[in-house]
Amino acid sequence: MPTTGLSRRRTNDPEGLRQRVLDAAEEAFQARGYHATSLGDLMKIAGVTGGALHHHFPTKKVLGLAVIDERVAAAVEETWIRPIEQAASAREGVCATFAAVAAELEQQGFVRGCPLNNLAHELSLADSDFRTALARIYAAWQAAIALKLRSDQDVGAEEPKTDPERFAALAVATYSGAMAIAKATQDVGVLLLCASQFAGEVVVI
Amino acid sequence: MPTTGLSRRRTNDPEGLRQRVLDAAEEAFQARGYHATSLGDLMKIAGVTGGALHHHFPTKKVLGLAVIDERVAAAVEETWIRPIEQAASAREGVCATFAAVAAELEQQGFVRGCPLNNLAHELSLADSDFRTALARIYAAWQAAIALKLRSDQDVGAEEPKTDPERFAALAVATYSGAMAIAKATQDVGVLLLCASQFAGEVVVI
DNA sequence: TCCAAAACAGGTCGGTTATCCTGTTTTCAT
DNA sequence: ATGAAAACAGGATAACCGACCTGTTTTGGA
Repeated sequence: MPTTGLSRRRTNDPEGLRQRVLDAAEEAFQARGYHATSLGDLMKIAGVTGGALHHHFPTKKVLGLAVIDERVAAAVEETWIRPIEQAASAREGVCATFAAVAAELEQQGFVRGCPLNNLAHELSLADSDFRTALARIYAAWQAAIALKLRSDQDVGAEEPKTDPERFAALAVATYSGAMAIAKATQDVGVLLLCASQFAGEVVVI
Repeated sequence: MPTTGLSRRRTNDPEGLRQRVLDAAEEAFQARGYHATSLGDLMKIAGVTGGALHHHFPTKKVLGLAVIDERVAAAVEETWIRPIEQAASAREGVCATFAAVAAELEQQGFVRGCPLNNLAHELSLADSDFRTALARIYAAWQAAIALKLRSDQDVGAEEPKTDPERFAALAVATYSGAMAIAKATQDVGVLLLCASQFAGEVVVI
């Protein structure tokens, strides 16, 4: 390898560089998908060389798993799990989150879909490791909602005959599907239609 | 181009060959996804040469659009629209279809997901033509359910205050999301949990 | 029968991609 | 201070993919 005449100043920042790569990958995987994003794209976006990228993430799959474990899980945590925990009730939390996401999407004018669902559809069949990592997030999401509803029932804020697991599964499934439709139609209307489902205690659909 | 010493017997069957390619593509796009499937894969599976493939489908995108327009649309038609039309009521039709799909998946032991949702997640953001084609199918699906529910209301088989558009959106969204979760967890349980949502007229979730 | 067009064969080619490798620089424990 | 390990730079490379192209065979209408 030829010696470069003048070498650029360099400041080692392993964790910072790693996070910059994850930033770029989270964004690109969300916007274009895993397969449609090349490592060259990520190198450009993150301003990272091939050597550095390979040092932190030996393969693309390792990077993909890191995005799922560290970023997608955190996004679900922030968007759904924490709001549900802090809400007055599970029903209110679910309903408010639907509305909050719809409002955010409407103001940004473009629907990129749910990060979890996007990666789940593309990767869960292709690779067992991906599938396990993604399934774990779905499970945590549902568990948080079911837990909240059970605590509602304990304080008499929810009818005892409501099945927590069923309610949680329905909330997650409806949200995931509504986001899928919103993404394909580029219209958040379906999110608002579905949100009202969880508003009242007894609903006629 | 060198002349081959002995030429193989050939029987031109343009439509049959085209359908064989669509068969292979529909299956592979569903199992592995659009980007993860190469044209070389399809040539092997369908037993078709590059020349023939290129003759019928000049680009991969043309092939993808053909799969969406001719196969995915037909699958939704067969799995959802026709059963809904022939059902006793919209509610019964939706509920029965959930159960039928769950039963079919359970016996085949593997969840590959909904063809429409799989392709919608991978392609609707990347390309406007793909998005339009996919959105059209979602719209037709919802329209069929809403139409059925309106006819139920006309004959007094459904409460007048049920909003047909909302019911249809909810059914499609819930099914799509439930299939996404079932695919990621490889467990059809969530489908059955969600199906019961549409059974009764008044439901406590 | 004959010929133009459609159908098909089979290979080429440029571009891309993920991985890997060698060499250099920075960091840190001793 | 110093040596080893970590962090990073910058290509190299082999495989792959989609598009395309030339030539051959079949088909069907005139």
